[in-house]
Amino acid sequence: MPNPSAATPQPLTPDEESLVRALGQVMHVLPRAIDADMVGDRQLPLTEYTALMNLSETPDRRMRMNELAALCYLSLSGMTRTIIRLETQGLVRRERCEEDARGWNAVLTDAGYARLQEAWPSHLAAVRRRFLQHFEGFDLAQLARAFQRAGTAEPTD
Amino acid sequence: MPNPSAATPQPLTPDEESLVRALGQVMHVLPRAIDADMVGDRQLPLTEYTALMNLSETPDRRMRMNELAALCYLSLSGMTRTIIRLETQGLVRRERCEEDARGWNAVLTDAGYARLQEAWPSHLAAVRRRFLQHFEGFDLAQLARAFQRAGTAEPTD
DNA sequence: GATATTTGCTTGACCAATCAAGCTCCGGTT
DNA sequence: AACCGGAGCTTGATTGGTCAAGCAAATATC
Repeated sequence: MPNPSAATPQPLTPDEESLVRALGQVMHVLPRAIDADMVGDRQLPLTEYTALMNLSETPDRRMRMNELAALCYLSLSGMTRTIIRLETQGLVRRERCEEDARGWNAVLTDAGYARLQEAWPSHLAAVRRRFLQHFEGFDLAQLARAFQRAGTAEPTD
Repeated sequence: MPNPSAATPQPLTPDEESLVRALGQVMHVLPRAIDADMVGDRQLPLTEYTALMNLSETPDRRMRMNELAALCYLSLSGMTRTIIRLETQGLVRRERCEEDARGWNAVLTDAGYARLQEAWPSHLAAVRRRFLQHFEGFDLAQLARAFQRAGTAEPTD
């Protein structure tokens, strides 16, 4: 007698189903909503904010393009274009890398630092209001570990 | 004496911080990974899969464009373009709406249904392996409710 | 019942991302 | 020291989405 579950795998339970649907919606809605908040509030799109933020967290406010791209979850070319946008606004400057003349450092300017200072409360508020608020009473550390596991994708076969 | 928290709001706790970062990574990685699985496995991108799936869940395998767009988290024009792609593959057909001649129904063809049947185990496996697996032992229903709250975005001010 | 407004969808212009190709420079080989 | 393979970044072409404008059908108003 053939095993029907070979052709037709177990479907999701109702709880799994609703979790997956809800996550789908969050993945769609959250980044757009937070970006819209930032743009409406401070004229600073989320992608550009993220770049400035990552730069500000280094000791000398500078970083190589490939490292910054990884931290911003952007391709190298996407990063180049983002930095160009920031550069034309005077928020970032590019300097050739001392120890490797192929490389570039993106450097946060004073104007960029000021812009970031001005924008981060807005970002913080958006993250709290749109996301964290809904997880009061949860074990956040445990949740964070689960998401870290899910975020560490094994390559596709 | 001025209140310093007015100028400088409370930063996130370390647990909040890691949860937010991990969620950011998941939101970036998961859709791409699942899409890559589907394309590698069955040549069916996630957006197109989602459209077929939503159509298949209606009693008569057809739906108005605006309703389908909402279920796929797509703008109306994005939906139009997706349906056009599906139509050229013969997986969907468009019919003028009987009771309102402005409207169109996207209709799942037999070929489209077959394609969906062929693809869904792949999607299911990807969702389990890349996401659900990491939440064993969690209260999924409670988690789903929290995500539903977060996914229901209030408009930006 | 003609006209104005609104609704449902498509189309055009645009945008931010990607991938692939190109350019420059590094570093090991000979 | 000239070469060549590879690394670091940019540029060009494409893609999959958005928003705004357009068009046709429906509905409300007079």
